[in-house]
Amino acid sequence: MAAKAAGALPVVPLSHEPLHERLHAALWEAIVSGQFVPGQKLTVRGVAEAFGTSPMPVRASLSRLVAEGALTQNPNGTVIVPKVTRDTFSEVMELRAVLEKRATILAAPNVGQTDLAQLRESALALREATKNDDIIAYLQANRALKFGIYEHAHSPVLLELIQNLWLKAGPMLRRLANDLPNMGHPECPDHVLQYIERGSGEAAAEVLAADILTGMKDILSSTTVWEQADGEARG
Amino acid sequence: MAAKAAGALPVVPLSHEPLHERLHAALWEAIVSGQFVPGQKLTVRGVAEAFGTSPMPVRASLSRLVAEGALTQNPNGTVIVPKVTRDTFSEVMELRAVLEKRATILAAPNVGQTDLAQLRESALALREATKNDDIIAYLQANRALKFGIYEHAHSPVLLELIQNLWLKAGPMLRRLANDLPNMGHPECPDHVLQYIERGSGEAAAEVLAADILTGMKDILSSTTVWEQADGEARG
DNA sequence: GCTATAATACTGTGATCACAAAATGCGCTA
DNA sequence: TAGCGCATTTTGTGATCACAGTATTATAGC
Repeated sequence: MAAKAAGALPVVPLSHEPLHERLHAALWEAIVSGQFVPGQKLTVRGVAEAFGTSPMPVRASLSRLVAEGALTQNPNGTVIVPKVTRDTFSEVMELRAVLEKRATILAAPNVGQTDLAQLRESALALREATKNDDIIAYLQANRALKFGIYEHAHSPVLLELIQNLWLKAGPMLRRLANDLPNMGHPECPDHVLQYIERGSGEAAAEVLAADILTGMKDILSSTTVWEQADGEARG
Repeated sequence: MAAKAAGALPVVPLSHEPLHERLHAALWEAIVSGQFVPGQKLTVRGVAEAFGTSPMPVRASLSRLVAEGALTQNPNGTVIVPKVTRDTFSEVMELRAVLEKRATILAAPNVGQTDLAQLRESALALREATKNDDIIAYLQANRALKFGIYEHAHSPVLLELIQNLWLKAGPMLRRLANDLPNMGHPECPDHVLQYIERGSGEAAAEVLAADILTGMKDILSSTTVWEQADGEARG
């Protein structure tokens, strides 16, 4: 499929993006998929060495991630992976419900049959992942499905805000998911897609938002891994 | 009031914040209050020279402001003050209505009598500014009043999202305000505060959100200064 | 053995340097 | 005079250096 000819090197289009951009993408992925432990501190030189670059692009990436809320910076400037408290988690999830509800309402009229077919694939992958308790696949499919819907809202600002919230929720979803025997309600995505297909975006949005909130409550009530405070005891 | 003794130098507490932090604050203010013309490009070296610093902290500030959405970065990396299109403006204002409504509902129960008195001062200043057609004072009082309310929501994430939206809307509010003979509805803030005092946060939120939306419509229908596209013809 | 102190390493911050790509301006030609 | 091509300058990007504040650790004293 790949490697048309002329060398056939496995280098992809040799992304001409600046280094700090690629670093940002890499760190973003790592954070959203929860590959960092909350409280872990990321030093400029440390990350630079890990990536084999100079400290400079790392500095740019980290400060950008801090600005995006993906990382936290304590008073002395050290950048750490945020420990999310119960309060913050609730806040983020409730805001997610509000904004993603809106995004779904806006998107529903613009979802065509082709899009629906594609979305159903994600929904299927989601159910598979749930059945297999595959957290990684679950989170990935979940993101593909949700943003696959939201992008049809044609609201870049809204999309950006939602991504921002996901970024804030990301570091712990992974951790928490480990504790959950049955994560989420697998049939929910199908209902959402059905409602969208029938043209009742309101109902779809309602289901989706409710799912987010019940997921939140499940997590809040089930687990014991919460940190006491955001900026304390970073051991 | 100030200058306890021991020198009495007019240096304020000699803010020990890092340079890039102060630069960020300065640029933030300048952007929100619309002191930059949309499309204007901000070069690292240029700003550095203007502030009398090295390019380094400027680089940090600019990239952070880009991450926050206050500035735009076109493909080649140049940072420019975003030209806001009608679509983006509508989107931002509608999202403002949604989020600030929520913030008001959350805040209302927590607003005490002392807070109310303080808020009434801002409302008064707002009315004064409107009467005098003083755009600068208007925007300042408006911000003081609104965020004076929202901070009682005790929702840092929500507050951050709202600030983000203000940042996106800022660059043009100022410009547009120049064209408007009568900006906004001066009695609105008073109604909001009255409702809050009576304990009906829902009603207050409703009034506030409606004010945002009517303001948006006023601006959309009145003015002619809109740019055609975001990333084009940056002359 | 414990604590206080001093030395060391670490880390964030800012400055300067170097390089490549893009934009700009100028001159030449048709 | 309009269009094209080249040279200069600007500008973003990355690297390295320097410095100050902080945390850590080792050591000496009680």
